[in-house]
Amino acid sequence: MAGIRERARAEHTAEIVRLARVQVEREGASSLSLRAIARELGMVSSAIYRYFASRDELLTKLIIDSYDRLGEEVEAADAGVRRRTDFLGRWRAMSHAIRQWALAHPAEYALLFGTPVPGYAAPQDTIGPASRYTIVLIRLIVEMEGAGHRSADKVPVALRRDYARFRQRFDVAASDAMLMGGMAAWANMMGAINLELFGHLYNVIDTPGALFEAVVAQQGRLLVSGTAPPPGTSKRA
Amino acid sequence: MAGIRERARAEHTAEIVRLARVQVEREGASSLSLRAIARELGMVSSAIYRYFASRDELLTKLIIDSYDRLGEEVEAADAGVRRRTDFLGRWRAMSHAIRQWALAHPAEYALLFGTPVPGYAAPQDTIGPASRYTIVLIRLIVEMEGAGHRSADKVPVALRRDYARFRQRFDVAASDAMLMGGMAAWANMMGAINLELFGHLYNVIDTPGALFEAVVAQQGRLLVSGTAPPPGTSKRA
DNA sequence: TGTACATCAGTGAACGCGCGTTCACTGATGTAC
DNA sequence: TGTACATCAGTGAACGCGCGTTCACTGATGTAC
Repeated sequence: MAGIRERARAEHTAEIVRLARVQVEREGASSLSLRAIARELGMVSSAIYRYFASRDELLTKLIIDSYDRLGEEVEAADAGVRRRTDFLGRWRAMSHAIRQWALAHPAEYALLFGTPVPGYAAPQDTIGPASRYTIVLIRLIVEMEGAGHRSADKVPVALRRDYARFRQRFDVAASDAMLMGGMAAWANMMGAINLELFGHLYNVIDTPGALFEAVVAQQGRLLVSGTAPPPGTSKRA
Repeated sequence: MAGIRERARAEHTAEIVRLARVQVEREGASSLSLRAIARELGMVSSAIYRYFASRDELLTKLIIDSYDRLGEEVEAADAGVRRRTDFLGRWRAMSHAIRQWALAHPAEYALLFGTPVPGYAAPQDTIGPASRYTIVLIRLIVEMEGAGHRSADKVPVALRRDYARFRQRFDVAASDAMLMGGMAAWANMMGAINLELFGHLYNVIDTPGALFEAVVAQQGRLLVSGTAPPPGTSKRA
C-alpha cells in the first residue's frame, strides 16, 4: 500500500538521473538537455518537471551523486590498507582511487573539478557530499599526527587563521604544519590528475600513470618524513 | 596603396577577436556566439564568415592568443630576475606570473586549462603557442642543471622513454631526474591554481595566495635542494 | 466493501528564445592595361 | 588619366535545428469515511 505510485516515482527519478549521467558522460555537462532525456525516456518534455523543478536541480543532483561515488571509492581504498601502520600506503591508495575514478568517469570528474558550468552556482546541498572524499584525507593527516608524525612544512603566517577556522569548522585536531602538508599534498595530487585529464600531457608523457605515481610518492615522502614517530609508537598510538 | 581594404580587414578581425574574448570572459567559452558578436559589431551574422570560416576557427584563434599572452607574462616575469644566480627567484616569479594571469583572466585560463570544450578538438596550430610558457620553465631546469644543480627526484623506469623522447622533441639537454623534478613542480603548481580558480578553496582557505606561495616554495626547495652546485660555480657556469 | 474526493503523473500545445551556416545579391574598392 | 574587369565585404533571407519552461487538461491511483 502507498507503494505502487511511490515506487514508480523512485524508479523514474533514478532513470532520469541515469540518463542524465550518460548524457553528461557523452557530451559534457554544458549540453545536458532535459528534452533529450525526455525523448530517451519516451516521455513528453514537460513530464520531467514532475521530477525535477529545473535543469539546475537535476545538475545539482548529478553533482551530489558524483561526489558521493567518488567519496565511496576513496573510503574503500583507504579501508583496504592497514590503518595504523601504513600511512604512506593509505595516502597512495586514496590518491590512486581518485585518479582511477577520474579516468573511468572523465566527464563526471570534469563536472566536479573542471571549469564551473557557466550560469550555474552550486547550492548549499553540494557542500556536504563535496567534502566526503576530503574527509578521508583529513582523517589520515590527523591519525598520522596522532601516531607521532610531525610535518616539516612551513606555515605562512597568513594561513594560520584559515587553519584555525578549519579546525573549528571540521572539528579536526591537527597542527597548522600538518594541515599545511595535507593541503599541499592534496593540491599537488589533484594537479597531476587535471593535467592528464584535460589533455596537457598529450604528446609529452605517454605513461601518465607513472608520472602520477611519482608525484604522489614525492608528496607521500614529504608527509611522512617530517619527523618520524618515536620508535615503537606507530603501531599502538 | 593596397592598404585601405587590408587595414580595414585587419581592424575588423581584431575587433571580432576582442569581442569574442570579452564574451568568453563573461559567459565562458561554451556560450561563445558568432551571432552575438555580429550583433555587437552592428553587422549581420553572416558577415562574420568573411573573417572566420567557423566558430571553431575563432575559438582556435582565441586559444592561441591566450597562450601567447600567458607566455608573454611568464617570459617577462622570468626576465625580471637575475638569470644565473637566483634560480629559486625565477621559479617563484614564473609561478606567480601564471597565477596572476589566471586570476586576471579566469575564463581565458579555464579555456586553456579547464574542461575541454565539448565537440572541439584543438588543432595542430595551438601546439606551438601552448608550449611557450612551458619553455620558460624548461629553460630554467636546463640552466639549473648547467649550473651544477642535481635533482633528487627518483625517476620511475616507465618514464625514461618519455623523457628521452622529450629531450629529442624539444631539443633539451636535461637529465631524467631534472625533468622529473620539473614536471612535478609544474603539475603541483598548476594544481594549486586550479583548486583556487575552480572554487575548491571556497570556505576553506581565505588567503589562497598564501597557500599558493607555500606550495611554490615547497616545490622550489625541492628543485634547488637536490644537490647544491659546488661553491663558486653558480655565478659563472 | 463501496462511494466521493483529492492527489498527482503524464500530455500536448505553445511561448519565446537561441544558435551555426549557406546562398544569391549589391555595391564599393582595387588592379591591369 | 581613364576605362573594363575582378575581387571582396557586407546584406538579408532562409534552412534546420536546438533549448527551458508554463499551462490547462485527462485519467489513473490513492485516501477517508
